[in-house]
Amino acid sequence: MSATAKKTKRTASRASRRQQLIDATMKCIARKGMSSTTLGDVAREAGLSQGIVNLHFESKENLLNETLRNIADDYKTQFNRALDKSGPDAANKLHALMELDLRPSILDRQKLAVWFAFWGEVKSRPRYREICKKSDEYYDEVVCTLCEEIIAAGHYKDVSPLAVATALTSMTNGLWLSYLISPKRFDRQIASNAVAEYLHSIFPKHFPL
Amino acid sequence: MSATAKKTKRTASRASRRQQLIDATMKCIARKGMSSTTLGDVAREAGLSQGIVNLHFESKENLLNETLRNIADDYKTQFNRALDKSGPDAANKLHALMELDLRPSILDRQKLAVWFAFWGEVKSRPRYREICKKSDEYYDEVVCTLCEEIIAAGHYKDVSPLAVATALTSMTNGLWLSYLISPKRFDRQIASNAVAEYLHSIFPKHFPL
DNA sequence: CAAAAATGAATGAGTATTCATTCAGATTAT
DNA sequence: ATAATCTGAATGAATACTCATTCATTTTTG
Repeated sequence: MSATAKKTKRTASRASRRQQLIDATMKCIARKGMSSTTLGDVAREAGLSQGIVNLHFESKENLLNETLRNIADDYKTQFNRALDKSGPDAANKLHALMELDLRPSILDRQKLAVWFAFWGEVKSRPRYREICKKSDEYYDEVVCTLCEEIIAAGHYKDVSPLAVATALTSMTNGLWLSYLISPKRFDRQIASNAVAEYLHSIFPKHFPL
Repeated sequence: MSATAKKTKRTASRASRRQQLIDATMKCIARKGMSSTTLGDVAREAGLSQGIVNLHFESKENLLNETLRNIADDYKTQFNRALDKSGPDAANKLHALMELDLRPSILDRQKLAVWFAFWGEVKSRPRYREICKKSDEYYDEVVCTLCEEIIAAGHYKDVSPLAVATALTSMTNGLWLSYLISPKRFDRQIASNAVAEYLHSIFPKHFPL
């Protein structure tokens, strides 16, 4: 009841209003692109008034920073949930992480458009770079550790955990790009096979075909 | 003699002026980001006057389209040259293409910033998408064909050429992103190893360690 | 009613585009 | 050869417009 009551209220809690505006921002960036989304667009998308963003975020710069942080947090949550859900086995965990990046909740053109919009400005905005760097370091670290465990368990020779981790995270980012550019041509199954074949060829004992 | 004479001339040929403006645009995008480069910035960077871009390109939109086309052509030229230079052997050719993407002339933060700036707007600008799609299709096609040849020559089993091609092109795009975000942490050697290990594990006869 | 939230018109800084004017170099006439 | 004329590249001030931000007013909540 109190949950539904929120809808009728014309004034929302500070937190939910901010989230609503961040969601609207992502929709606008996906539809119009970063360089032509205006605060007016965001307000209209949210069904609110012109000045609303400045009221809740002080500035456009702030809104964009918070939007990036939000999408990064969202990914991190899913990442950690995937890790938790997949038991203690390192190969299992690694497989779960790779599959996650091809799930519809992640491999979603709207979200990808937002990621790429921020990556597109990473070189000129130190703040964006910081946020992205921090996330990337964390994921690389986790994936690298999983690779080390698998290498130790399988006595694999001539395999560098760092190189494998680099290859894996790069591959998923690159797959995202090809989906963004050519959604029609992209085939989830082929992408999944590409990852599976790679894992099989590097760690045959842990990833049978 | 006539080549150096160009420098002293105050009025340049239409083609060279356009190229000069495109170069200035790329510098501006790399330094300030797509969403805050103005035509004034571009003109200043080129050492020319305010109205110069409209004189040569009619509109900003046009300038940006031509800039993307230019950077895509530039890549294509290098791609084809790498193919030509590396003799008739498919494995040689494939190796040359992968190395190309890690060469300083390609793996260059300024150029990458421009690529990502355009990719960041790909979803909302059909024109950008067309240009990128066309290029990608060509590269995938070439890489896929090379993989088919290698598979046939080496009688490799359970390897899908399309999946390998997808993995390879995705991997280089992803490596570019990690270099863009964390240039310090990025290690060309590790990136090179990642690609080499992958090729070795898939096509061991053709890519010894 | 008082405080908090939201509105939306007004402001002003900036930006793409236009265009009358300048100017360098090529062409033509003397 | 020199001067006069032409051409179109380049300029940069003016124009028209967009957009982030402000704030006086209204609405909602407690």
